[in-house]
Amino acid sequence: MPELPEVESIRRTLEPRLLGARVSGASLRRPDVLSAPPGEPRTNRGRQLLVGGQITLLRRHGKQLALLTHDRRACIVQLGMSGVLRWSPEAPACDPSHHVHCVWTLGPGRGHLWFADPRRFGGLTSLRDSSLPSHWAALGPDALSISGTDLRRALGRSRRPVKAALLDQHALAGVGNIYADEALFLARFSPRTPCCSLAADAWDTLACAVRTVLAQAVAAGGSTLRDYRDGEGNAGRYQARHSVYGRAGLPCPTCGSSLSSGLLAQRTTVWCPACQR
DNA sequence: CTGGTCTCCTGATCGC
DNA sequence: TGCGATCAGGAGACCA
Repeated sequence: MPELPEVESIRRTLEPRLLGARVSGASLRRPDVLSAPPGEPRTNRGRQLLVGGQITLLRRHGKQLALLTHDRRACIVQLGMSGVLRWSPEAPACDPSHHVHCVWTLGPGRGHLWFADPRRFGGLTSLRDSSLPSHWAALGPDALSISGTDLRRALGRSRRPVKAALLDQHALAGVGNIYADEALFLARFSPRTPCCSLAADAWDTLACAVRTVLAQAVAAGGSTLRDYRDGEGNAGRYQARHSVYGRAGLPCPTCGSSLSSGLLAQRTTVWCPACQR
């Protein structure tokens, strides 16, 4: 499940493949994965998929990745649960069971970029690059550089459990279920703690934990639990360093207590009942 | 407005 | 072996 570290790893591995390449064609095998903002006609999908443009920049905010072209078009890729964005020399086979929804042909001789997403929680969004800032302003600040002040400002008066709040992309962008649990473990906060009961310095601790966990995960190429691969098909290595996620019932790496598991904000949540208060 | 719950979707896994 | 039930989860819709 791609969260910020996985999307950043995809961005970094795709960058050398895509920068300077010209989009010579796009095959949208499943049209309903592409959406355009209100007001934009659903015609001219080629234009919306950057055909004819030269890719000049790959930008990430939270879990979203934007491909930008020289003529100021943008296409945002959202991977959702099961999304894959991958480069390969040849176009992928046209087998419906692979759930490849869009294939871009890159020239000259720059191979192919493709988007697959079995569960279709992800999708593509076409934008003018001038509307990218406002599009991303609707999300919170990027979690890789989140400050305690930003977190406290967004969430400090909320009564929600802090775990639920960390998953809110309007407060901070990029944290999903895995890294929320890992950050709360590092900060030693119980996931059920109401936001409004955290003191100012606790928000600094939490923001620092979020940045630390995400930066370490980026450095390890993200977490591969089942399907995740970066833009060149490599698995991540951070799953071996998870302290709590997926480790319910196993010993806490700090104190050895059995890790607890429960449902919080509709998400499986794992924590150490001894270390996290 | 806030916060909780439902819904989308498919594949893996489990119990019988 | 096979089949149905269950679970996983990002994010927006929806409702109290």
